[in-house]
Amino acid sequence: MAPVAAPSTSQPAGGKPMNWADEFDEDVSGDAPRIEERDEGNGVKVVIEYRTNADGKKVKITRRVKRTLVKTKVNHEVAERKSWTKFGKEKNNAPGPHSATTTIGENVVLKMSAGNNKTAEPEVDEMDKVRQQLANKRIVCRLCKGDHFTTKCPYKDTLEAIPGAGADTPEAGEGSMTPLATMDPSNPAVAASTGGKYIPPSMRGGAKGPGEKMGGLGGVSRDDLPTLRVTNLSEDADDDDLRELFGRFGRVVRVYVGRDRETGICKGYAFVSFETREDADRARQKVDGRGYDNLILSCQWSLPRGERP
DNA sequence: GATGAGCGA
Repeated sequence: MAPVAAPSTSQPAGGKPMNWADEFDEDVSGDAPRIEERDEGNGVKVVIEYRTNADGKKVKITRRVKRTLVKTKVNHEVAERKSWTKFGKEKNNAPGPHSATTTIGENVVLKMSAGNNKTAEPEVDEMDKVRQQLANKRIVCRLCKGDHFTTKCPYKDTLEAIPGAGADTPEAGEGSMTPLATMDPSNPAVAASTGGKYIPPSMRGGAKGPGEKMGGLGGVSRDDLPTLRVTNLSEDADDDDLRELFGRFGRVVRVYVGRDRETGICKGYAFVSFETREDADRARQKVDGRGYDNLILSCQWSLPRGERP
């Protein structure tokens, strides 16, 4: 390895090579400035600084600082520190902060906002507007005209399957058939039982979601799967831990770790769904009562919503 | 001790 030349940015007449960082130290490394401070009374402090300037000349800088009386809360620990005897390079200086070496910064308040801060303020108004609009909007079920979303309709499964059973909405009429549907009006699967609404081939014939090959749960609801509820998990357990733990009992189709919405940490329980009830049952028997991460796991069948006691 | 998220009109 060839020796690397020292980084040289400037070469002063003096001869000693220096890098950019040295330039900041230059003033300080010479004669340390001597600073005197005295109180002139009537709220004025005089700061006299004797130092050597860039041209090597000795200068005296006198500053008069008007002290403003500001009532602030005093942190007593901070106040006490100000009286401590100084040490090191500050050894002989007067107690308290020194204007030559200490800058009192302004108190910067950190405001949290998503994205550009400039848009933060108006955003709040926008959100309120949207909320207002939503509040004024009445939700009417397209199927039974009830006061809920269509997906929440108690008659969803029965009414949905019967063409024309739902409320007369514009999209149910012929005028709003999608282009794809009009392209194939002769197809009974398209035109007949769907109320004119196009349904992709993969979704026809009772399928509720995209094909199995597409991944995900393939339209199978989580409540249809043999699912175990695992409790007493440690708070740093994650999906992968559970897949690893349960994977040996069979194909794990879904893992859900209950997490705190704000912090994202595991709330101590999880759901693990298997492909087959047999695998799930074996896993349940083996894992229930088993030690994991110094905790003893409990593993029970998860009851689907509504079937719980 | 503990039973899942958020979309949508």
